[in-house]
Formats: sequence, structure tokens, C-alpha cells
Amino acid sequence: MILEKKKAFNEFAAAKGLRSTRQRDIILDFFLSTHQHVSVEELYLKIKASHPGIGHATVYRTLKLFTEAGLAREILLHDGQTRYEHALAGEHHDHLVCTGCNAIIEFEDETIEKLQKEIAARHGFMIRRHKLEIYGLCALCRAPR
Amino acid sequence: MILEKKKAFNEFAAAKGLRSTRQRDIILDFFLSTHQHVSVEELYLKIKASHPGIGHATVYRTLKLFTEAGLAREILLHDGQTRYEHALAGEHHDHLVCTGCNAIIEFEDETIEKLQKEIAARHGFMIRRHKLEIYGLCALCRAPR
DNA sequence: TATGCCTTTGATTTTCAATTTCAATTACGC
DNA sequence: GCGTAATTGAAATTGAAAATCAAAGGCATA
Repeated sequence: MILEKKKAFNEFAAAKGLRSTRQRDIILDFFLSTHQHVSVEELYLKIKASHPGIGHATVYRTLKLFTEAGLAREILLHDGQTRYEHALAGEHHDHLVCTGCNAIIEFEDETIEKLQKEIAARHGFMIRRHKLEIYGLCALCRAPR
Repeated sequence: MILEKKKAFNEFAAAKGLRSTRQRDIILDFFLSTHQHVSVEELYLKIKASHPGIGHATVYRTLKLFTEAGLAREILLHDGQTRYEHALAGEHHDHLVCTGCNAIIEFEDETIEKLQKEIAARHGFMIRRHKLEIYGLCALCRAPR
């Protein structure tokens, strides 16, 4: 899985004429071994611990590259922090975001997707992407100890 | 309609022990006479044109108050600008956002709402609010002249 | 109407994420 | 290796939003 993704990125980089650099390898490794929905800052700090030389800007730039390459997807929640999640080809899912503990639960619903397409069609609208976030309290936070 | 909203805000202010000020009146007037989905900056500039004394911070603060009072609703799209829309009691709607011309089309879909509730229930999740945005191109931007 | 308290205002500063800049470094084709 | 052009990273910049704080202004009371 990880190897596939690395290959995918290498292909993307080759196609775009990008160079292969140590930093991009490191950032990709860390990103791939990270949980879903990692924020840029979080990833940056993790990397910095073992690779102090790596700069802020490089992490930002590289995550954008991953997004272009289709490996990552940017998610902007309501806290002003950009997060990136692992993108699996074709997959689409939405999020339940717990405002109590910041947990993010993913879900997928074909019917909702279908309805969105219908709505868009009704307005002559061409969908590029969409985002559905449900904010509230997860089961644990609803019933505190 | 406008009078009703003013009354609603006055009642809210009274209940919270807030004072009635010239600035809040002005900002409310401008907000109510503005199109949907106005950004803070946009509103600020409009107000400033005829009331140069009014400060940035006051507009920010007052829009938050309107939101608390239930007159306005905050919407955060993908461009990092906070917008406020007119909130009508009970109503809920989502947005089609045209990335070509920045038009925002509102829609409502009960079935989607219902499905969201089902999904939340399945995860033991309590919904506070949600946000659904569909990004793409509107009919006009799809078929340029 | 005057008094005084306490909210509100607005210029300014601060914050914070994200981007830009630019000189130094590095990858890579020749 | 050489040279060029991409890449990096420290630092500066941006831009939205929040915080600060002295001055101004509401409003209850006398």
C-alpha cells in the first residue's frame, strides 16, 4: 500500500518534471505512516523531531503536491487548521466531527451523493467536489463518565 | 421583515443586558439591506463609505452578536473569508458554490437531512449543526459566451 | 439634569496559519 | 564534473480574526 503510493507519487513527479528530493521522501514517509486527518502543524512537528532541518514551508508545499498527485485531500474544518487525509482513488467520504474531543468519524452514503447530483443537475450546476461535515458530539462525549 | 428583525435583535439585546448603540443600529441596517452571504470585509467597507468612524473590530463583534441573536449565520467557504447570511428561523439550507463566478446558490433537501440524522444515529452521534457545500461551475460558467 | 458605573468603541497591536521571498543548496541532464 | 534550473529553509510578509486598552458613551439612579 505504502509502496504503491510512493510509486504513484514518483510517477506524478516524473510527469510534472519534478525532482526527487530527500525532503519529499521524508515527508511522504511521515504522511503515509500518520493517522488520517493530520494537520500540517502536527505533521511538521513530528517530522522536525527526527529531521530538524526540514522547514515549515517545505511541509506546506509538499502536502499541496501530494494533493495534486491525488495522494492526499485537504480538509478544512471549523478550527482554522488545514488538515490532510489519505486519499484512496475513487473513494469519497464525509465527516462527523466531534466538537467535544475533536474525533473525526468518516462515513459514506451513496444516496446522499446521488441526491447531490440531482440537485446540481436541477440547477445546471457541474459538481467538482463537495464537502459535508456534521458537527456535534460523539457517543463518548454525549455521555460523560 | 426588517422591522421584525430589528425587534428580534432588540429583544435579544434587552435579554442579555446589552446597550443600544448607534453603531449596532447602523451595522444591523447595513446587514439587513445587504444581499445574502456578505463577507465581513465587504460589509465593513460598505459601512465605512458612509460612516468612516466605524471600526473593523466593531463589525466583527457585532456580526457575532447577530449570530448569537439568531439573525445571522456564519458560513465559511473555501476561500478563508467568513461570510454571514441572513438566518430565517427554523430554516436550513445548504450551498452550491460556483468557483467560476463565486455565485452561491441555496438549496434545501429534506431527504439529505433525514439521511444525515440516520447516519448520526448509527454512530451514536448527536448533531449540532452541519454544513454541506457543493463546489463546481454554475450553468453560466459552464457554457461561457 | 447631573453622577457614576460599566459597556462599548475603535485605533492599534497581537496572533496565527499560510504564503512569499530570496540566497544558498542540490538534483540531474549534458 | 559542469551548469542550469528546481528546491530548500530561514525569515519576512500577508491577511483574517481576536485581543488590548484608553476614551467615549449608555443608562440607572439620585
